Amino acid sequence: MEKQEITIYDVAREAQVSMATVSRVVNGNKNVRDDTRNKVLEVIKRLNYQPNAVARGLASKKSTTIGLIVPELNNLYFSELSKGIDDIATMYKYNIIITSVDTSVNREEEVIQGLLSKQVDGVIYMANELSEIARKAFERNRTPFVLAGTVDHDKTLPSVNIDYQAAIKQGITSFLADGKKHPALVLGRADVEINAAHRIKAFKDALTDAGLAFNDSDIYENNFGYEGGYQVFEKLQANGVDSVLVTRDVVAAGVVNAAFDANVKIPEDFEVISASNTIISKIIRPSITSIKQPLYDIGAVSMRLLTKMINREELDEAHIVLPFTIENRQSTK
Amino acid sequence: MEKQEITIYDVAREAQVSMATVSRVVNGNKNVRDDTRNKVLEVIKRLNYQPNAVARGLASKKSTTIGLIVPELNNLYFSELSKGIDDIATMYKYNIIITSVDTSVNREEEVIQGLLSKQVDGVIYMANELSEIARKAFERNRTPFVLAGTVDHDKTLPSVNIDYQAAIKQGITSFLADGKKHPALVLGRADVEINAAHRIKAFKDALTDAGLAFNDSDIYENNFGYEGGYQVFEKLQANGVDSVLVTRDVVAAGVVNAAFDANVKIPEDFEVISASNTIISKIIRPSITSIKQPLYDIGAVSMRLLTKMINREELDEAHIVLPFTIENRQSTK
DNA sequence: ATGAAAGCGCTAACAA
DNA sequence: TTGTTAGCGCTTTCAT
Repeated sequence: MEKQEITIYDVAREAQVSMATVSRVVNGNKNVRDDTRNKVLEVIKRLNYQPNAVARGLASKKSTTIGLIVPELNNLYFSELSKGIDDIATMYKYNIIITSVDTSVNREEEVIQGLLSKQVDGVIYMANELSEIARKAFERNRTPFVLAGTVDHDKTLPSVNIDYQAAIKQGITSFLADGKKHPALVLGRADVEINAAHRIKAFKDALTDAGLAFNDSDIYENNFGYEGGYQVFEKLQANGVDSVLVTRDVVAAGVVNAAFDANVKIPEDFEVISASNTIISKIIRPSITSIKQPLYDIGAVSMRLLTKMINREELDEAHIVLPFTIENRQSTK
Repeated sequence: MEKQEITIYDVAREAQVSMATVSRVVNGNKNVRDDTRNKVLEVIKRLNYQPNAVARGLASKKSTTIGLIVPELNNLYFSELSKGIDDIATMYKYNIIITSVDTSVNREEEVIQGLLSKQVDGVIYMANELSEIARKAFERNRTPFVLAGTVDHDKTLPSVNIDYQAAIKQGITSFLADGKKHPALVLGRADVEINAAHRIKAFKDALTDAGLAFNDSDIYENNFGYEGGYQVFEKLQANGVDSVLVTRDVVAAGVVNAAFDANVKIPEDFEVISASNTIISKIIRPSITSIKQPLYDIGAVSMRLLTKMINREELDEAHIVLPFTIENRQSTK
């Protein structure tokens, strides 16, 4: 499959210089006389020469490519993050190899090795939580890694985040301030560590601070997207819950629609806060108050951090915490 | 930056065979004695050898990587398509370099050249319409290309689509069947060719078939997402429009919410159909009847088509048209 | 079935 | 400032 036709050698011959000189011109090396440079540039243009990035990568041991690991491709949360990454990557001339690991956790090891075999200059990992498999794979390697919007319990790897615990606590506290008596938390799976160690803890703390008792039954699990959210509302209502913080937007949308269909007044009788602030929370009626994470910024800052690591620059801080706000909408007072 | 440590040479030495033999083993070449193979395999495992994909790419002129060009990263329409592509790509062991061209059209040429310089084995291009810049870049090259969910007016490049004209026509016809008298069309920009040549034509055809007159003023332009949709509703109402087909989901959501806020009854007094069928059309109340494109399938079939082209297999058909349906929801009768 | 050796297209010492 | 010359790690004839 002859893709590349014109090589650096052709240019060198045509311009009557050595390959090295052509290489210098292409790479913007200063040590080239102006007229030599112009001559080479002219030939490059005339021959429509495009350097072969693979050959360059082999020789220089730099691929100007980074790997991006996401749990799902079709999720607005991660695509907003990706956009921040992409913009900065473009600015620094990096390409992005994107890989999803949604099908099964077992593929994580394979995906990371695949990325490394492609000699990526760095990797950004996005998920809710860093898996053990990923942590080990990362620790075995010198390739720079950063976690974007991902909780790392050991805080050993560089990361960019918001303070998720504070955000959840603030949400629950606002329910209480609105006079609600019985808040609940709807999560993906309660047994994964990020939930157990962070979200549930924050929920508990908020209750404790308000002098309320924490009850295990106020944690609801849900893995089923919009439909799941719709269904969980019935349980919520049966248990006398009057306010709920939902981690995923689409699930929150299900809850809101179910409340609407059940003629439950939002926010008077029932309040909802979601943790994602994608366009869904804005569009639905009543619109959903959300924890507004600076997703784009998390992505952008992560990528910038990665470029610094790739260039072996000094890092001021390897664990960056960005500020969040709560965007008030119709689902709370 | 020493990333790769163990090379094929190390394995060869350790296993007391030649590099060629190791290469054969790694590539599943049959011409290796079983015990030799086992010996090599053992060393590979012991040394934890990972072939360098860049070196392999240079030598074999295959990168097992494909390029993906999308207009925006944070758009559910394209991310659903991407998912289909990703699943098949994974199946065939291809990595995906994803590049967005949303910032400016001028970057298209550069993006395509960048992908080619990385020696991608093929490219999938997704957008509403193939730009002239892209067409020319593609035609200059032997690298296989396929268009996914993208209209190509000349039909020279391989593509996977639905019949967009038929879909729009069917939507408009259903308005008429519901007794609506004054349908309209809300597009991105009316002057881009895909709209002028395809969508507007389909709209016109549907009216003509029903014996109605076509009026230029029934085509509305909109580039502003949800807010834009919200605003356009006022104009729609002022002009006596009683049914509208909107190409983008979020825009349709704006229209529906504006109608709701204006106390206009949907679908009794006003009908809406969107052309995307993302989760937004399902979640909003009233939920929006949508043209249901098999997005995942379009992506998957595109990728499969690309693998065939890369392997120089015979193609039954290079212009694949997949079936669509109309998903009826609350915004139509 | 195995090995030797010539590249793939480029970068980066090192010389000049 | 420019050229010469080794590689980078692998695949792939061509011998044997």
